Amino acid sequence: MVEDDIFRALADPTRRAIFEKLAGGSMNASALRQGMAISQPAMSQHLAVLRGAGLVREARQGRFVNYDVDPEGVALIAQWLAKYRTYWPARIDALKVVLKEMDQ
Amino acid sequence: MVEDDIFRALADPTRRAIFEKLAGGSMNASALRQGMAISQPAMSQHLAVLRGAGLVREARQGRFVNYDVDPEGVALIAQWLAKYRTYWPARIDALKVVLKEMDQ
DNA sequence: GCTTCACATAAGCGTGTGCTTATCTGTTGC
DNA sequence: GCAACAGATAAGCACACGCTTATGTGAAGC
Repeated sequence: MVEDDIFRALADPTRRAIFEKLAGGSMNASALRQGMAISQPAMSQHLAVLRGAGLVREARQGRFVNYDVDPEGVALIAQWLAKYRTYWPARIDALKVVLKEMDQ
Repeated sequence: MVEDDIFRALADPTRRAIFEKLAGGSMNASALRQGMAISQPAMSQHLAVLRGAGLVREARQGRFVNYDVDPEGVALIAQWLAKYRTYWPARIDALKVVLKEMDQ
């Protein structure tokens, strides 16, 4: 199951932090490690999980490997969440703003 | 971390199935078990996890306990996802439909 | 060609997770 | 009160997960 890989990947806080960092711009594994108190193999393993879930893409550039957010993965979460849109409470203001920004 | 509980809860396929079933209408634990090949304690434990994550609410009704989707939890996922909306690819048709439905 | 560097993979280990069976709690209806 | 029922909790177990250290792979640069 695709959603299985996605949610399992996001269940780990370190992986969500990596994903969030990548959302700010593509980066290689070493750059991602900056200020993250994580070993090189651990980072490599986390990136492999994120990649397996389709949340992240890789692109070899010489001896560096550049990673960036895979829009397909994000879209899959959006599609899953869309099934439950009837339950989004209108009273949450922040969400209203988000909805407006989504409309374009 | 709130998102930690949410994504950890959704990482399990059985729990996602329960959540999806509840999205179709509130139900008690026994009704949820119908056609799910899951023991009574397992269901109880799964519901406890979903409740702990804020994805599901419970309401005692006599000796039954009625469960339903908690809109707050769904909203939290929406808010988390909103951070990555710049990565949603426009070329995915299904998503376009979803976006239109969101706009109201 | 050999060292250096970026990253991946392997193996091992402690901990968390999801299941089971057994038992407890609380409510209904006689 | 007590039997029947809905559900929660406890204890135990197999397995997955995330980390570590050690080693492998491939490109860069002299």
